[in-house]
Amino acid sequence: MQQLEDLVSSLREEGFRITPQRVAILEYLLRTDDHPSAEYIHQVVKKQYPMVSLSTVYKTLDLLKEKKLVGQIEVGGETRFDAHTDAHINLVCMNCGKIDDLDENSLNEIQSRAAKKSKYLILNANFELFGYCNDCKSKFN
Amino acid sequence: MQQLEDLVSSLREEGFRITPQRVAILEYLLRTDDHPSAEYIHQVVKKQYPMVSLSTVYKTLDLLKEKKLVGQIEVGGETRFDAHTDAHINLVCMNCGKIDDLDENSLNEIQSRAAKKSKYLILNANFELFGYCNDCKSKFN
DNA sequence: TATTAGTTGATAATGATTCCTAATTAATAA
DNA sequence: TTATTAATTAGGAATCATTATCAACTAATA
Repeated sequence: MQQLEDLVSSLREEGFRITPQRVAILEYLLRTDDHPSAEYIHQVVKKQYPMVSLSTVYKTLDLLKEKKLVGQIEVGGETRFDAHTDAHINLVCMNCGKIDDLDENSLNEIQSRAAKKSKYLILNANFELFGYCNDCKSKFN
Repeated sequence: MQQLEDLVSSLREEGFRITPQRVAILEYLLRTDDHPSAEYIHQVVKKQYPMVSLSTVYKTLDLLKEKKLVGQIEVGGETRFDAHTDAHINLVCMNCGKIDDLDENSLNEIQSRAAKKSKYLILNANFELFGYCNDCKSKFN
């Protein structure tokens, strides 16, 4: 897990301005295990900095995506974000919408095998399993 | 790969009506290797049956998803469909938007391992690798 | 051939995301 | 510390994929 201070100074060195809005958004993403949507990030950050707008959240997320500081997956018509950038499986609960991460070493191996077989230049990966989480699955038996 | 006739009669047996619109959409999905969007399916099917509406395409896709006759992945804010329902990797070209399938036996194994570790009840899976396809990657060297 | 419930087509509504622009402000140097 | 300025922000409008609505139509059945 990256440290806030390191990320902030590397962004500053690249010429980006360090605004309270950006710090608040990054800070929240680093401390949570959730996979929040832009809308949800906005709700959370507004509690601390009520002036933050939703469009700033979107623009900050674009920046962080470009810098590979957050990953994204598209689920149910919305994009969900995650500061856990190692190769992992996203477990998506189709009932409550929760997303859990699960580390899985073999993904890197599959990825390089797929790159070789397909001749694609691979830049990014998403592995999603959809189902019901441990809390919800009892409701569907 | 399933046969059109089999799918049609299984739908009829379940009480669904067999309309020319549904047959045209299913027929196209079965014969293509593309991963078309709803909009694109509409364009294609309209050539043969000009009366088919986009909302019928969406409704038919909902039906086929529910019956597990097509899979879907969300990419770049739109949903793309695929009648190849075995476990496989989707290779998404970030330049031209093409999606290729790549069979990979080990996905089933990963999936059951993940189910055990996470205690999720797994119903569906998507494995996506993003990058540049063989045709496009030369443009980014 | 008549009945009827499932399906369709057209359009309106929704919701996530992007676009636009004047006002604000972080970074820099005097 | 203050002035300068280009990057950033807030807020609202615009966009685009998808869903909802409902009157008209039709596949299945008897």
